[in-house]
Amino acid sequence: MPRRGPNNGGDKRDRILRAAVKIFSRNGFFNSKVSEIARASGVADGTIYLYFKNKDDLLISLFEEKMGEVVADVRRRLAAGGSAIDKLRIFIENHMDLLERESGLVEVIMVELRQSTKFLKDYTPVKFFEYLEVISDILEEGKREGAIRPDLNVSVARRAIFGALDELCLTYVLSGKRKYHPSVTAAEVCRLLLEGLCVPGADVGKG
Amino acid sequence: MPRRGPNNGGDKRDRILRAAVKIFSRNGFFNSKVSEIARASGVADGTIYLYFKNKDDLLISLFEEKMGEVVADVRRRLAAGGSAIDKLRIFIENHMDLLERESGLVEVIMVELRQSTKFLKDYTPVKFFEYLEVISDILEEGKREGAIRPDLNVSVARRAIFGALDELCLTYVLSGKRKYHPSVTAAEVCRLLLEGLCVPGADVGKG
Amino acid sequence: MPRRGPNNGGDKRDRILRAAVKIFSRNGFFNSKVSEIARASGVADGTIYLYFKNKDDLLISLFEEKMGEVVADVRRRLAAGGSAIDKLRIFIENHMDLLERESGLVEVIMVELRQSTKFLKDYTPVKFFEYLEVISDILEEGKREGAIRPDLNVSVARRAIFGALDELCLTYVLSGKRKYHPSVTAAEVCRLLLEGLCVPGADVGKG
Amino acid sequence: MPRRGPNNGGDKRDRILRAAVKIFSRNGFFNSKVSEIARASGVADGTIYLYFKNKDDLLISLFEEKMGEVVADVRRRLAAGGSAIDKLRIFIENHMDLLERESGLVEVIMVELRQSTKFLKDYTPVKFFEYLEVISDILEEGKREGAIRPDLNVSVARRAIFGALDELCLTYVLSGKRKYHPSVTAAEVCRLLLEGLCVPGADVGKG
DNA sequence: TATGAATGAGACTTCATTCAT
DNA sequence: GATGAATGAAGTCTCATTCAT
Repeated sequence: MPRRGPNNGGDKRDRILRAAVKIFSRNGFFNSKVSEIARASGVADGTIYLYFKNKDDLLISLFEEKMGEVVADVRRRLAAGGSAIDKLRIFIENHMDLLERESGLVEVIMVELRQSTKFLKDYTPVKFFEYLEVISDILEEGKREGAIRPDLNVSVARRAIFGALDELCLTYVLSGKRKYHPSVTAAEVCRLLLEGLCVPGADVGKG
Repeated sequence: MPRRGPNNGGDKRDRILRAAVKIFSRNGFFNSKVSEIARASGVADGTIYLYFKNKDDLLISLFEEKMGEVVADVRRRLAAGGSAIDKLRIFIENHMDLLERESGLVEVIMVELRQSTKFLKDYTPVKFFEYLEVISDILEEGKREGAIRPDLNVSVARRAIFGALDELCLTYVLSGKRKYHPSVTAAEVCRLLLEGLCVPGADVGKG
Repeated sequence: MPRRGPNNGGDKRDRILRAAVKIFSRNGFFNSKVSEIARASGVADGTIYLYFKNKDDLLISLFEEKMGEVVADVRRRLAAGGSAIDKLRIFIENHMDLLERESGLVEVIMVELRQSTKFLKDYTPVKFFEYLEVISDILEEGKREGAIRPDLNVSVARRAIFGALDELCLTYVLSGKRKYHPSVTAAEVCRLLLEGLCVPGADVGKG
Repeated sequence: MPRRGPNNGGDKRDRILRAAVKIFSRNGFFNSKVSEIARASGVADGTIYLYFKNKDDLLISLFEEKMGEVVADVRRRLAAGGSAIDKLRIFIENHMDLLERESGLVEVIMVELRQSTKFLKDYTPVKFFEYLEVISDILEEGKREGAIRPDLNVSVARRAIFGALDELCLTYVLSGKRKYHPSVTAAEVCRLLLEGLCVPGADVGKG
């Protein structure tokens, strides 16, 4: 039976990752000190370097491993079946809901992933691409089912969908979690994405 | 009377701001050194502190002043008139086009504004809110014209629209400006936002 | 009864010492990590501290024990007999030859012994003094035989002889073992030491 | 008129170099802390990095610049003229004498130059080679004058001479400057090098 | 004996900011 | 106003050593 004590809540590497999520989300990557993460993990500074090459590697590992869990989780939820439209709803609700369940993680990914993707040499956000892939898969399925416009550019659409969700999460976080509750927002954004801004049958010009 | 010489075509303060855009967009805020910006502006390190309180203030001033120009510019373009739908198209095209005209500036805003909004004490991104306001104004106008759904939540929609555009710009930049050319993307995202993902008349569930 | 297995042909302590010679000669004492030596010895880091007090002690033990073998070895060779001049030749040839046979060891002694003798508290290089003693013994014997100048200051001469040999070894090592092959050098330096720089009978002044 | 105060004894860069000589000679390169040198120079830690790329560069600059002065100085002394034998005497006396005049510098060069030559990438001890060149020049001149054996291998001899002097200096330093005073040693080693160990006319074997 | 994960003190170095000129 | 040399606080990372197993 695993012991339960302050320093035995789990594997040391994982304790460090979880502390990093907390500290990075609170202060941002550049304003976070490795020693802070060490303190929050209950390990010595040097211990962090037994598990991670350096501070950058800690952030990247965090992205890939935690994002990997997110991807696996949403895929599991989607596997239950239903129409593509249902799945898109589930995906969106799951994304917005993540902010309640894994608040710190989402904040780190939202705020730091851009920096890292742009400025860290040799880092490809593999698991993030997989997350986008989940959206593509749904959209393609929707096309096959005849629910989604066959001429939709999936590459552009999946980015637009992710961007919309991401910005809404960010708004929620930056408002101090006071405005636009995720569940409300999810319904609203679903309708926007599925039906668009216009009243049905409106003339949108150019065609 | 302002002198006119080789290095005086612009005000020294503005030279610093323009250099900061260049350096911040290339390296990111935290990896940029004040002395680098000084060198790129052709002024001494200390001179920067005559015009800006500190490095943070330089970034914030950059946001507010440059973003102010962007807002004024897009408002001017929209003033020409047309339907709300036309205006939304113009807004979107203008946003995507910015990436060609003001590449560095857009990159800084995309990548650094989040950090700053989240972590800089006492900074409210006033001009950024005005930019969102431009979207709201268009949407409200569309409602009045009867082109946009009257039950649309404008607060959510404007964020979603901005998020979608922002993510598409980011994709373009991170791809090394090779994928999804802004003008192509603009048309695609316009249609997505106006008409939605679904085929017209499709049953999107929930009533 | 000592076990005989692949990794037990030598005593563990000796494996560590031999690995230390290799690592120290390659990287220098300060740039060598204890864990590197552990890996090269095939033991755990902590095991080194069962046999040596600390990193310094490892270096000192290495000096004394390995140097002890060198001294015993050269004494054995000299015991065969011959004139003092013959013995000096043997000594010099043996010294230069060591560089081929025990390259790493000689490099460590040349490069690290000075540091250690100067900066390590409480370290007297006993075996190194014995090596110098071997030279003294030869020189004294030469005096008794009448081959070496009776007024020679043996203390100075033995240091000068060692210094000359040492510098020539160093040159060989630092040249990447391309210049001044030890055997060639040995002959040359023998003649220099025995006969001096001058042509026989030359007036060297002051006398 | 230059002010004379604790912090105005000269150019800042030179103050740092002189402090480095003192600290390196006392503790050795690896045991010396940059902050110690800063304190001894009367500058802030960071100031050192305005003048030197890093700690290694400080040591290398020290070698080359100070050694350059030593070479220039001995060349000036030798320019007065005299026979090659006289010049060799002057060179040797000057070398041994350096230990009194520039004790710290000589100690650093003796103890640290080897390490650096062996382990620092991309460092060629240019000025040290020039010092050896001074010896070669004297020996070649001696050959032309007919005072020095024409078959002497100058490359080997100059190293042997340097090595002998170096070791004698080292002995003096390590003895706590109690044994073998430089001036005594100089005379003794001169005679050894010029006339050799043997009694004149002795049979040294091999021909 | 042997292990090797963990420790934590301490080094080097950077860089935003100041201030005498 | 303008300069840029100087500052020094602070952060990342290393590595000799320990000790529970």
